[in-house]
Amino acid sequence: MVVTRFAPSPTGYLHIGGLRTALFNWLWARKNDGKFRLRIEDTDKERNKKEAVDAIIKAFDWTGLNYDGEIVFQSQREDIYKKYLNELLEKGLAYKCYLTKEELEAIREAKMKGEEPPIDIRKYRDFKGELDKPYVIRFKTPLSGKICFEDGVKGMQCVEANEIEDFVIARSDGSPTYNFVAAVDDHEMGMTDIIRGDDHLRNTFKQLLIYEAFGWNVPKFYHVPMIHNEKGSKMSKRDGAVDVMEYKREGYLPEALLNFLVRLGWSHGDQEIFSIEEMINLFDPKDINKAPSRFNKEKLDWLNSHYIKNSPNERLEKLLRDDFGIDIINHDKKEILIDELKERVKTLKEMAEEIDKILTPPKEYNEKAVKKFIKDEVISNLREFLVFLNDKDPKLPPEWADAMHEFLEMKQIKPKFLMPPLRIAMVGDTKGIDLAALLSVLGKEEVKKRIAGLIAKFEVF
RNA sequence: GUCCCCAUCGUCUAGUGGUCUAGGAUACCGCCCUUUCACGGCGGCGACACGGGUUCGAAUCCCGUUGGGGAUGCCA
Repeated sequence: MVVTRFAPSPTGYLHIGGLRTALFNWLWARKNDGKFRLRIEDTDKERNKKEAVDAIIKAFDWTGLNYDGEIVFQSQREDIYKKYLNELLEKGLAYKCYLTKEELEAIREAKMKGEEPPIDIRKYRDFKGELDKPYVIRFKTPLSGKICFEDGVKGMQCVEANEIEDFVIARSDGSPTYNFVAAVDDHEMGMTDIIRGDDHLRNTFKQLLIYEAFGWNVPKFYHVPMIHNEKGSKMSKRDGAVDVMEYKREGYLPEALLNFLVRLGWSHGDQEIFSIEEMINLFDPKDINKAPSRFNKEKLDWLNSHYIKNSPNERLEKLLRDDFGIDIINHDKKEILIDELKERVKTLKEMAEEIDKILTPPKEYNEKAVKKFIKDEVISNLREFLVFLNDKDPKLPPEWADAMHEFLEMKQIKPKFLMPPLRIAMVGDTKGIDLAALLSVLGKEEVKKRIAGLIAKFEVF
């Protein structure tokens, strides 16, 4: 059985790159009828934030990625780690290191400069006694030989063992560290496939040594290239929306985001649109690309508009109400309004703003539009149209269209002397949804009111 | 500094030695549709980083250069 996982550290929101990693693991597990587990890597007490776990769960809920079993918190598994830690100590595969932070800093600085470190980092590797000083536990990496593994994305990966330093597996407060607990938990939780960012590629060698020390089976690793920002480097908070929930607030549909993310580093021929089912059927981590990709908003926008167009109105109405405070559920022309708008907007937020513009009488009129279309004879046309409307009762858009054309015919005037002005009267501008639909949505009384409003403002006595 | 990874249109990508005068998508531009703005339809612009090999033949294989990215923590 395939078992995958997503293992974030609770230091903040769910990152957009993290969501793609989670998606890949989720897809692979679902495709194979396997398990997708969620594990919170909270061994660093100083950095953990209480709200972060909630934020991550909320993001999972929103995107629809469901995990199997209980969430595993590493902070609750210290006993297990202690046991394995002692085992390594007893077997002589790990040792207590009494190097101070200052000494380590000096070593690190020298290494960066390319100089010979003043102290050997392995100083206490073969030290037999006990010192009455704080210590960390380091793993004894082999002094010679190669460490290799076959990466599912990048192929055979090898490193000289002596290039991997004796890494810390327990801090001076006794708590275990990432490379150690990740290996322990991946083994204990029965991971078969680990898909993660390629910033972990180096860590894999360390984790491999832990597997080897305990004689455990090694899972299959897939290191996927990072998602870069639009400039080509690692995404950070400065790049705008990196929090997954930010996309919800901006009016993106979760399936659009997922569709966008699955195509970053993975593809299936020329196909661009993937339903969740298709993703599950077609995804295979061995097809993941080696090159990093960049986040580009235009493509996301295009996908989002595609999914908005194809969403049932009912769903859109609910999202508009729940997420954007625009409640049109009881509006008698809501179908017309949504049908018109879903064809033209990129986000739900945009849709909400457009609805608001339509339903609220214009507070001001676009200057350029007024200059171009509102002339004295136009005002008198509108006045006559108001009278003309008294004997009419148009309701649906075609009826409004008929009414306008009849008026045009009767007066023998061109559309531009009635239609653009009407639109300006309704929303203050010349852009927007189909005019007949707009009039229909507003209804005869409101239309008359807004025409009168425009006349009052611009008529010359 | 050291180690590692990567390299096709601006961006996401197809492509696994001949079917490539390199395909799709997005963005951009133009035309059509249209009272407007969008949507949609049609068309256009636009790439194999460079230099050496290997081969009858290279976007595809090898080497180097350049460029970009990552790692180098008592973070994960």
